[in-house]
Parts: sequence; C-alpha cells; structure tokens
Amino acid sequence: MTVKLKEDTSSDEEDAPLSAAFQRNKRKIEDSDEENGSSKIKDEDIESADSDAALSKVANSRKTVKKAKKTMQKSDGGSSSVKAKKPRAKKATPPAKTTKSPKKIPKREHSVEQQNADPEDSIKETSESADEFKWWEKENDDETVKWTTLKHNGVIFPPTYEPLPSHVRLYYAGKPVDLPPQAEEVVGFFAALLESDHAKNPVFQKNFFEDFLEVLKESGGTRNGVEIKEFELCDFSKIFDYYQLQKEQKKQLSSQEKKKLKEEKEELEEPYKYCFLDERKEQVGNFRIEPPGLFRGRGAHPKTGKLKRRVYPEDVVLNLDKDAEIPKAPEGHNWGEIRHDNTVQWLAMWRENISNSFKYVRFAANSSLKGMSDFKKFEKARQLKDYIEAVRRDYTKNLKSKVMLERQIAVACYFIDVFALRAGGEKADDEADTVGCCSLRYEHVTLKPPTTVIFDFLGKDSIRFYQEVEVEKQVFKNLTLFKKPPKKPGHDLFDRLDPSLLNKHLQNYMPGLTAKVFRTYNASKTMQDQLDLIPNEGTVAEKLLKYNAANRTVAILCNHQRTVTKGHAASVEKATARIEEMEWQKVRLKKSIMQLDKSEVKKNPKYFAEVNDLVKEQEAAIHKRVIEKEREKFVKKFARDNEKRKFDNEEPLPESQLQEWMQKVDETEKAYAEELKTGKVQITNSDVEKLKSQVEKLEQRIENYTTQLKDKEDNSQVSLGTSKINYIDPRLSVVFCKKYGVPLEKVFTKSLRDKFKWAVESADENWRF
DNA sequence: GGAGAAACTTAGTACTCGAGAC
DNA sequence: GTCTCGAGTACTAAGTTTCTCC
Repeated sequence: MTVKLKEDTSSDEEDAPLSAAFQRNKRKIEDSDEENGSSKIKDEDIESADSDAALSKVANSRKTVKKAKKTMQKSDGGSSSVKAKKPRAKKATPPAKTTKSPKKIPKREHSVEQQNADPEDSIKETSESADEFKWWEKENDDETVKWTTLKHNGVIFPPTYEPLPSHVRLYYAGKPVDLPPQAEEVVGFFAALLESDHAKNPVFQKNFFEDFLEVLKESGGTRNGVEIKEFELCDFSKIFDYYQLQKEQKKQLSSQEKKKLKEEKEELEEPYKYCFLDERKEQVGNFRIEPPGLFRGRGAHPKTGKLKRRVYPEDVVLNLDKDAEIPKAPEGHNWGEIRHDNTVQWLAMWRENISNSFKYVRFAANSSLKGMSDFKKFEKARQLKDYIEAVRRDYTKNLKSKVMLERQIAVACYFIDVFALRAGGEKADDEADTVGCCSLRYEHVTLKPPTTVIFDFLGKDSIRFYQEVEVEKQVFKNLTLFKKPPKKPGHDLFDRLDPSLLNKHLQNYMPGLTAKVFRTYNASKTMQDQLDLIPNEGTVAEKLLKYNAANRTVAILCNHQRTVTKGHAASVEKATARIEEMEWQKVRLKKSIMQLDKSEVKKNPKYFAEVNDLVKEQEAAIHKRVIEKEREKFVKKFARDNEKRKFDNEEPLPESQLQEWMQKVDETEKAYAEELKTGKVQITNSDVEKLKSQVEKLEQRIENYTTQLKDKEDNSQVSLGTSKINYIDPRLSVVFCKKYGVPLEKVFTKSLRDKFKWAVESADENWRF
C-alpha cells in the first residue's frame, strides 16, 4: 500500500505539494512540448493565474498537436491496426503458448454449417459445482493467474443464410433484381430495418449501399443484368413484407410447436452454455458468435450501416487449458488459433471488421471470476473512503496552483468527483463525437457569472449530458482561464490533460485509484446516504418505492438515461383517465350516502367536501368516455364470440344481441345525463356502511394508481438498471432488504441474485459501504 | 514514451415471455 | 381465452484501463 500525501502547509503562492511521480509526469510534458515545438508555455511560466497572459497561449495545446500528428499518420495510410499482435504476456506469468500465430481475418463468402456438438464430446462433469464454491471465503494470492484448467465446447455460429423464395425480390427502378445469395443477404439486412430510424438515416443508407455494392461486385454482380447504381431507385418493400409475414407466421404457431422449437434450440445450445473452470461447472456468457448484419452505431456514428461480416471458425481464437480437448471446428473448417492463456478471462475471441477490434466470449455474470472482479471493484471504491478527504483537500488547494497542469488536474478531479463525469478518452475521427471530462471542448462548457456552469455535451452512447450547476468560485475562475482567447470552439478545455495523466495523479493517493472509481464510490455512497434516510415503517410497497427513489437519485447522478418508450404518452394518458374515473366513482358513492342519510354530512362535512370538486364539464367528459368504452367493449365481445362460434361450427350470434347490449349502454347514458342535470345519483346500494367501505377501497386503489403513475413518469427517462447492476454496491441492497423486511426478489431479479450471490451471502444487517 | 492493442466494464436498446386486465 | 404491457434478459456498442512493443 502506498500513498502518502505531503503535508498541506504551503501557501497558494508556492508550488503545490506533488509526489515524485507527479513531478516526473509534469516534467515529461514540458519536455515533450519543447521537443515538438508546440505550446511553448511552460507550466512554471504561470505566476498568478488571474493575471498571467501566458495562460492564454495554451490554445495551441499539446493535445491538439498530438491529434494532428495522429491524423497525419492516418492519412499516410499507416494502418498498423490491421496486423494482429501477439497475446500480451503479463508480469509474473509464463508467455502464453499458441499453436498458431495470430493472423488477419480472411474475407469469405460462404457461411458455416454449425457443427453438431456430439454430447459425447461435451465436457465431463466433475465434483464441485459453481454453486458450492464460495470464493469470497477463500484467500486469493495470485491475481494474474485467472485459472488452472479451462475446458469448453467452443462457440455457436449463426445459421447459414437461406435465400429468399424466387417471388420475393429487390426491385430496382421497378424491375425485379436477381441477386447472388451473398448480396441478397446484405439487402435483406437493410430490408428488415426498413421501418426503423436507422433506415431513414442518410449515413446509414450510404454506408449500407456502398458495402452492398462491394459485396455485389465480389459475388459477380446481378444475375439478370440489372445494373444497380442509386440507392433511391431500390425498392426493399417486398423483402420487408416477406419478413413481416414470416414473423407473423412464427407468432401464429401453436404453443406446442413453439415449445418444440424452443426445446430444439435448447438442446443445440446446451453443450455451449457451460464450461469447466478449475474443474467447476460454470456458465458461459455470450457463447453465440455475433451474426452478420448492419452495424447499428449509436448517435452520429460515421460507420453506422456498414456491413458486419460473417465470422468463420478461421477467424476465431479459442482459449483453453493445454490438456483440454479441442472442440471440433464445424465441418470443413478449422479454428483460427488455439491459445492457452490463463491470465485472461475469455474463452474465445475474434476480430470484427467495423473498428478492427476484438470481440470476446466470456464467462457469465454469475461466474466466480466475474463475481471476484465485481467484489474487488466495490472494495476498491470502499477503500476510497479513506483517501477521499485528502483528494478533495488537494484538488481544492490546487485550484489555485501556479502550475497550469495542476490547475487542470484539480478542476478535472472536481468535475469527476462532484458531477460524476467519466474520464473521457480521446476519440478517433471514425467514431461518434462523444466526450468525457478530459476530452471536454470549449463549446461544451458555458460560463454564466458569477458561478454558474452549463455543461452540454454528448457522453457515452451519445447520451446528452445537460446540467446547469453552481461551482466553486475558483473553479469558475479557472474555467474562464481555460477558455481564454485564443482558445475557441473546437479546442480542448483541458489541453494539458488526458485520462492516463489524470489516473497517474490519482494513483499517488491510492493504488488502483482511477477516474472510474469515483463513479462507483459516489454512486454507492449516495445510495447508502439515501437508504439511511428511509424510515423503517410502512408496507413493503412503500419501502420499495423509497428504495427505487434512492436508486433513481444515483441514476440521475450518473446520467443514466433511456429513451421514452413509444407508448409512454398514451399509457400515461390512459392511467390519468383511469384515476379520474375512479375519483368520479368515489364522488358518486359519497353522493349516494348523502342521499340516503343527510345526517352523515353534518357528522363529517370534511368527508363530503370533495363532492363539489368535480365540475360539470369534467363530469360530462368522463360520462362520454365511460360510455364510449362500454360500447367498444360490447362490439369487441360480439366479434370475439362470433369468431369462436365460427371456429366451433356454431351459428353466429344474431345482430339483435349486439343491439340489446347497446340498448343497455344507451340506458346508462341516459341515466348519467339525468345525474348531470339533477345532481342526484342512481342509488344501487342502500347500505351506508357498505358504501363507505367501497369508498375506502376505491381510495386505496386511487392511491396505488397515483403512486404507480408518478413512479412511471419519474422513471420514464431514467434508467435504474445500469446503476443497480454496475455502480451500487449490492451489499447495500442486501442489507436494506434484511433490515427492512423486504423480500430480496423485489429488488434483485433472479439473474441479479445469482450475479451478486457473494453479496447476498456475505453481508449482514450491520454492513455499511 | 507514446500509440494502440488487448482486456475488461459499462451502457442502452431489442426482444421475449409471462402476469394481470378485460 | 385473448390482449396488453412491462419486467427480465440478450445482445452488442461504447466506454476505461492496462500493458506491450516499436
């Protein structure tokens, strides 16, 4: 364990206390600045932050130069990224052995027939099951070695493409096109998305069309001589309709047929679902190779719509122990490589063609290795409790540092700590333009004196981060400084800073401390504080509502959003109408009581006060709505009953039946009109006590509905799941449930209970974050 | 020393399926 | 029994961090 912070005794005018490592980092930057002849401002040039004109020269920053260099390299065609690297050998572990060297992914045109995994080939069961293995009760001395033995059956490949029936075609300028299957498959990917927002996105259309033309060319062009040149002349609707029909037919299958299909699927997948990790049977997470399709990048991703090519066994690297039986590759194919690297947590990997990065097949969330990582993550965040004061004291002090880099680090730390910003690594030009703390640019931060800051930028997944906040006076001053001309839109706010520098600085306080840890720490700390405020009283539903409110506070802190679902507005409207109707029913019941026994009003006038709240127009509108619903209900019933009769070979109901029902509705309508006119209701029950009990029940239902509606509206744009799964220490939820008598399944789904088994079994009522 | 590969976590959306309303 | 809606899960994109190699 490390860390030490120098005594904070220096004045604001002195160079702030820095660790040796930090001083080294600082020097590095200066040297590199001199070498590349870019920003000539040395940090030490800054004497007084508010007055020094040198500070304004930072616009032509180190980072900007770095970026320019990168762009130049790119345009030189210096694409080293295509070449695969050797597996990374970690410290204190023998170099990973491979049976073949990594190689570039070959382009191919045919798909793979899935190997039929013979149950005989399946890994054999051994004694200990993952359920019995309580890793959290054991010591783990070597963190680099992840496993000793690892056996598995490989991966499942997506099914081969089945060409469309001959009557289903792409039409070009009104003419049917006969496409080779490879090109038809790509067209099918687009057609399937025809009614989605993706298909309306011009970038998506352009990328798809370019890749489609390339595949078409590779596969020999159209077979009936139609020359495809313009996207606008393509008509995908016939293919779209065909897919819709297929979907519909699938839906229409009988439950037995559906069950059979499900069983077949499960039987095929069974051997791949589990692996043997150190002789224990554990679940594999994503054992299916991603199917080909069109890349659906989020936000304004320049590559959205590009073709994600089919992955073949030759592209796949398997990782297992040296003595493990190597799974058979699908017929006619070989695995790309077999590796025996016990320092990593993946079972298989392949390189994808969109950003040339790797995709991995990993253990499931409930596996011991994933559990251990989670546990370590939360323990690290808890450890930050002991250092947070020092971190905060230092960044507050360094806000006034004479050294530019220190000031930038101080403000960045403040942002990360207070507003839970992500680190914000550099992004390439061929990715969506999203930012985090270190990559914030001039235009993302607006300053409103005296101390208001408006953040407006796109963060991870192109989710908008918009917040108008109050900051410390000195933070505001520094931001003004960081934005001083010649800096302008497009320039980095923290021109001296990147995540690796920031993290190096943080590691001077605590080993393993990085920007990310602050999010976990602040999320869990907030949850603990919120839960502490909940009184241990009321029903389970009430306690749960408060738990969710606490969860929501954390989700808002972390800016976890979700798009409002399509039917949200309609469903809110429906629920509001329903509450209104229940209120109206309640008023009618109370009016009945008043009519039956006038003395009731004298006894408790407050109880009847709301009777006059409902204005006539409102009441008339409710009457209209209720009657319409009634009519609709009978029309539907009539149609449904007849459908059934037809199926059972019975005579259909006569039209007069429907008329009879409608007549009843007409009578109710008349009665309501009379009520509206006279203000008196038709009494259906003359027992006052029974009426009162009905009012009580209705009040309870109204309350429940109103709470649900509020929860629904509050959660419409906030996603609670992400913080629950990734940021809130699960032991907090376990303790809450134990202490408050809330069943754990109300808070954690089955898969979360499995994922957090270590927390469920290790936290007692007194545990605190 | 830094670029970028590699490995891992975090994230929103799409899809499925079952409970409850009607 | 049917339909609707939402919870739960699967999927995979998009981050962060660590580490290797030139």
